[in-house]
Formats: sequence, C-alpha cells, structure tokens
Amino acid sequence: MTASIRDVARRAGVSLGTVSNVLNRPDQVGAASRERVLAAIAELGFVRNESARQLRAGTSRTIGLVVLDIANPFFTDVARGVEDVANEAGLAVILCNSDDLPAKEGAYLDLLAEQRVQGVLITPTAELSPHLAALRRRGVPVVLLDRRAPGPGQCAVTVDDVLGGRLAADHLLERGHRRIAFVGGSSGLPQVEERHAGVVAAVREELGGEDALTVFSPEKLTVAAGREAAAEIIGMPAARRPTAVVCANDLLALGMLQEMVRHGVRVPEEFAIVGYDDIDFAAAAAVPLTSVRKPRQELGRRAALLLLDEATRGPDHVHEQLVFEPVLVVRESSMVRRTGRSSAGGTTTPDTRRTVVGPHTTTPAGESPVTEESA
Amino acid sequence: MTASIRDVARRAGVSLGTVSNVLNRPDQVGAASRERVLAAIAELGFVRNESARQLRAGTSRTIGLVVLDIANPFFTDVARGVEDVANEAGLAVILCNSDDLPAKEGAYLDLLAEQRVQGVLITPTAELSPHLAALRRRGVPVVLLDRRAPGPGQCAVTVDDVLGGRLAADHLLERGHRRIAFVGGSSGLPQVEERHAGVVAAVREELGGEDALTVFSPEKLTVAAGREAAAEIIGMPAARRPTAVVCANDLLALGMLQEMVRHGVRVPEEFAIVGYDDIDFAAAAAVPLTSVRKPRQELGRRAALLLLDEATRGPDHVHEQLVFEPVLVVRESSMVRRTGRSSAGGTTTPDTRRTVVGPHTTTPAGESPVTEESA
DNA sequence: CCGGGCGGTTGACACGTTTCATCCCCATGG
DNA sequence: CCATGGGGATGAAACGTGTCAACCGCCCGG
Repeated sequence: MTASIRDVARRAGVSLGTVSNVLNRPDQVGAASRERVLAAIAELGFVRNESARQLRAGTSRTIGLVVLDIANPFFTDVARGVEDVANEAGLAVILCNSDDLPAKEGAYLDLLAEQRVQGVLITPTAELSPHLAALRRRGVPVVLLDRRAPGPGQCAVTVDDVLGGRLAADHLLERGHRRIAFVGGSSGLPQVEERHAGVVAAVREELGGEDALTVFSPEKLTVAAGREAAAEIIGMPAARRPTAVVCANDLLALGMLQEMVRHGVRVPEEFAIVGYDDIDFAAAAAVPLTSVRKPRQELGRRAALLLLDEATRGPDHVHEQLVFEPVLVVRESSMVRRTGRSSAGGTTTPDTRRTVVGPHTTTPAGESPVTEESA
Repeated sequence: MTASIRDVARRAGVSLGTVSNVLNRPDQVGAASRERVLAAIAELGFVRNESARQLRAGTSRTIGLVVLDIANPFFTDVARGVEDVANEAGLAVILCNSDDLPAKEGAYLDLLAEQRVQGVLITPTAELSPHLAALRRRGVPVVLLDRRAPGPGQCAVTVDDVLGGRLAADHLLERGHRRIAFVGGSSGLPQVEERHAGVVAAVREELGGEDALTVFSPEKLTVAAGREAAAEIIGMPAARRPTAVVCANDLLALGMLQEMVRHGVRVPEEFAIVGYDDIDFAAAAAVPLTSVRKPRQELGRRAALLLLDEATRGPDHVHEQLVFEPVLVVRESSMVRRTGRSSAGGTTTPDTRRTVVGPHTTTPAGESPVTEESA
C-alpha cells in the first residue's frame, strides 16, 4: 500500500537503520547517503507511520483537551492558549467536547488513554469521573482547568470564582439593587457553586440575609437557558421580582438580555445584568455586557505548561495550583444610563481597585496569578 | 510499564489470541474464559494500546478536521455536526486550527498524514496546499468544507455564496440604499470572492454599474478587522460614504457594528449592516444583525457523511458536491426602524421567497441542499 | 466403533518503526 | 607496518496488537 521505511532503504540503496537516522538524527549520517535517502523519500512520497513510531518509541506526541462546551467561546479561547503552547513543544492537541455529559466525558477519556496521550487537560463535569482517577493511576499527567483540585498531588489552573461572584454582586449592591437573582444555581459544577457562594456572601454582608437573593438553576449554561430564566423572572410579581441578575456565564447573560429586550424590559434602567467570563461577544451585545473577566487564553497556556512540565520532568515535577484573580469589567448592562447618551461605549464610576472599565482594556492590573505550591 | 495483552493472558490463564478475541469478537469466545479475561483486564487496569492496534490492523479510528478559525462560532458549529456523525461511527475527530496560515495548515496536514487518519475534512486557505494534493494522491479521502471543489473527482459541501451575496445586496438595494460597501474584498478565499461577486452582480443589475460599490479588503475576517473597516468608512467624506455594508462574515459585521455604535452612528437609520453565516451571536448583537444563514451544523454533518462513505465504500464511492442554498434572515440592523418601536425583535417586508424573518426560525424553507453528482 | 464437524482455543507471524551492538573502512600516530 | 580510533553504515531485535491456519476435544450420526 503505502511506502515504508524499508522501501525507501531499498530505493536509496542503504540499510533500514540509515533511513531511520536520516529521519531522526540527520547529522549523524553522511551527506551522500542522506541526499540519496531524501531523494528516495520524495520520489516514493514516503510518510512516516506515527503508530509504528509511537509503538516502538513508547511515547506519543499528543495531549488531550476535554472541554464542557465547544460552542462556548470561553473554551475556544482557552483551547487556543493550549494549542499555542502545545505546538511550540511539537505536540498535537486532541480536542474533545464532553457537552457536560459524564458518559461522553468518560468515553473520551478512555479514547485518550488508548491513544497514550502524554497528558490530559480537562474541565471536568460535576462529579470527578472514575476514568480520570484511572488515568492518574496509570501515571498520565492530568491538569484541571477552571476547576479546583480536590486535594494536593495534582495540578490545577483556576480563577477565584468566589471573588468573582463577590465582585459582581458588590457592584450591583453598590448600584442600589436590593433584589438580586443568580442564574446557574445548583448545576453541580463547583465553578458555578463558588460564584454562587461569592454572590451569597456579598449579599449577606451588605443586606444581612439572603432573602434578597433569588436563585435559578437551569439545566445547561447556554443562551437558550438564559432566555428561559429571563421568562421566569418576567413572570414574577413585580413586588418580588429582582432588579438585577448575576449570571454564571456570559451565554446565560446574553440569553437573558435577549429575552428582556424582546419583552421591552429596558436594560439596565429596569433590569441590570452581569455576566461571567467576559467572552468577546459580551462587549458586542445588544447592551454591552458587564462581566467578570478571566484570562481565558492565559488559563490555557499555563495549564498546558504545567502539563508539559509534569510530562517531561516526571517525578521531579512539583504540582502547582494556580489561582488567577478575576476582574470586573463594567459596561452598560449594569450602569444606569447617564442623561443624553454622553460618550458611547460607557463611562464608569470606580468601584473597587479591581474594577476595569471599557471593552478595550488589554491587561488588567490584577491579572497576575496567585500561586500556591503543594505536594 | 503498563499492562499488555500478554500480561492479561498470563493472568487469566489463557492464550494471547483469546484475549484479543475477547476484545474484538466477544461472542466467539466461551463464557468461562471470557469472564476470566474480563476479570484480569479489570484487575490489571489494562488499556488497549491503540498504536499497536492501528499498526497491525492498518486502519485508524480518527478523522481530521481543519478549520480556518476556531474562535469563529461558525466553525465550532460545523465541528459539532462533524463530531456527531463521527462519534456515531466510532471515530474520533482531530480538530486543527489553521488560523488561515498556509504554513500551519500544511503542518497539520502532515501530522494527519502521519497519523494515518481515515480522511480529512478541511476548509482550506486561499491556495489549495500541495500537502492536500499529496494526501489525495495517497488515497486519503478529502472533503472540502465551505469551499467549492476545483474539479470533479472530489467531494465538497458548500453554500451558494454568489446567491448569498446577491440576497444580501438585493435586500439593501430594495431598502433604497444607493452606496454600498463590501468588506472582505480580496482576501483570496473563494467563499469570500463569491460573496463579493454576488454583491457585484446585484448592484450592477440594479444600478447599471459598480460605481456605487466600495470594497474593503481586511487582512483577516475578525471582529477587530471589522472595527477597522468601520473606522475607515466613518473617515470617508459624507458624499461618498456608503449607507450600508455587506460583510463577508458575522465577525466582521459585529466589529463594524460595535465601532459604528461607539461613534454614535445610528444603525440601521444612518447605516445598515448585513452579516454572513448567521452565527448565534448575530441575533444577540447590539442591534440584532441581519445575516445570510447557512446550515452550519448540517454542513458539518453532510461533509462527515460523505467522508465516511468514501472511506468505507472505497472505489464504489461516487463523489458528490453538495450545494446548500443560503437564506437571508432579516433583523433590525438593516431595517429602517418603525415609528415607536412597535414589536421588538423585528417585523419585515417580504423580499423574495427565500427571505426568512426573525431569529427563531429553525428550519427555513430553502434549506434542503441542491445536489450535483460528478465523476 | 469410527469419521466428520464444530465451537473454542492456540501460537506463530506480521505490521513499520527505533535502537543498539556490531562491523567496516580509512586515516592517523607510533 | 601495525594498532588505534572514529565516523558511518548495518541488521537483528523488540514494541503490543490482530489474524489465521492449525489444533483439540467432544458430540452426533451412521
């Protein structure tokens, strides 16, 4: 069928080992034979069989990346960061989309195990899959992405989501809101629960209780789910209806915004919205979205670097758990509009030191990670 | 290191071939030994080595998907369609992001060739890479995605982009626009050139010449590029400045919209915008975006099905070139707003039979593909 | 009692590559 | 002239699996 290294050797009139050397250590082979081999390779259209290479060498050239929702730009941004680092190291990335389904996640993890990937980056579903544990037991490096490690002895790259939730809620409370909703309640994802916890803490501190907080728990964190939650809110009696919402991610927030606008609810005058992740589309929304920014690409980069370190250094590797500080980006969706549309794009009143304004801030102050070492 | 099939055999007290049979033809093996083997597999945590399987079997369980921009939701939607079909067939997808760089594309194609993928789905960069031709020469099925085949003898799944450009332009012309811009001019991508051609044809037919058309040719088809183009347009003298634009994709359109709003230009009253692709975020934009809808997921599905057919049926496979008809989805960004904000979300005046209104139409009429067989 | 057939099992071989100990040849120095 | 060394080239072995022809034991029909 396809030409093998053996055919090349025959054609070039050299031995099999020489061809292999041309491929892997070109400098250790004489110029003359090297030329002949290269010519033969070109003539035969030889392409190295990676399976055979991998079988013999015992090491693959790929890593796995498992995300919750490939349609969420947050994850494609993360993926880009991962890809950059991986490519630089000569590795390919197998991108898997679990769709937040444990079954799909498990299947993909098995697949990655069979492929003998060098390591796995994963934003896991709510429960940590046994397949994951099995992988680690086999010695495959695993780095958690946007998900805190359950204990030491494992790398993780995360964002302080309690702080993020707190930033979002504080912002709304300072704006005078007294009835607030949180969408994304008990999806089971710890990231979301932590955002929730941050919101709860802020509300409790400011208002002395949680009565003011209404929690919605959609099935999925999608635009459609956001719309549904909005419909629910609209259906509430005015006296109990929240005047502002913190959404667990930007997709929810965008759906929320869409539905509100569709029903003629004015944002932010009648209803303020804060999203989470600060995907690029947040700034381009019907009403530019206030959102909690995470260093998306950097998240992927750092996670990939940790994975590579563990994969190459082996037992010398010291596990690290990176925690980035999120930053609130205030835009129109949470600002009471000034008189007469002053400067489009949005002015702001400084909230806390961490607050960043406008869609074009490239490197917010607090974006350097907080590191804790362990194990 | 890790347990092999041989260890399992020893542990279960059976021969090596029996283990292999348990793995691949469980029904051909006695219940007793099967149980013993399965037990041994569980105890040893055995995981089949895919490289070895592939080397021996000569066939891989993966296909490659190469896209132009992973950050563009259009491609993630396509990818989802591909993934669904592939998974159903027990195949994994290696998703590669060429970033519209021929060098990166070539590198990925080489990688896929070394992996001996069953086939490649690709939205290629402007020039058809020699690496692609090499792949096909080696007998690897290749299906072009959103890109017309240069000749017969090859599968392709596309959208009639000339028609799409025409729909967009006709719509604006009917609305009374007489100076129109097209952004995405000569990026070199045929898809874009065809959209351009459609716009040109419509303008020429309606106005008898192309003087009314201003063409912008950004480097990339991104949100940032859209902003820049908008700045250019704003900088033009009012007399020559276009009153409407057709963008080669929605990212450009969103950027355009953002910058216009930022400069206080009212959309659509002072400037109308039509995008292309109809990604989900188009409907959620600052001003909901009129866009040319393509069946994104279906595009991926059909392409994957063709690939599978070619990969499995081999020479019996008859190449197919699917052409979908796009549909114009009219939203606010191109509608002269009615008095007093009647019904939010947008009413419409029927344009042609193909025009579809509102963001929530799920299966537009003309979405069934037009098929042409060849070779 | 014998031959044939069949479900179940075996084990050698092949897949394409990398590795490594070995070997060859020539130049250099003693 | 011989010993030494080193740059190049060689080819056998091994990686873990799938395949397939052969084999074994047993039952059934004659």
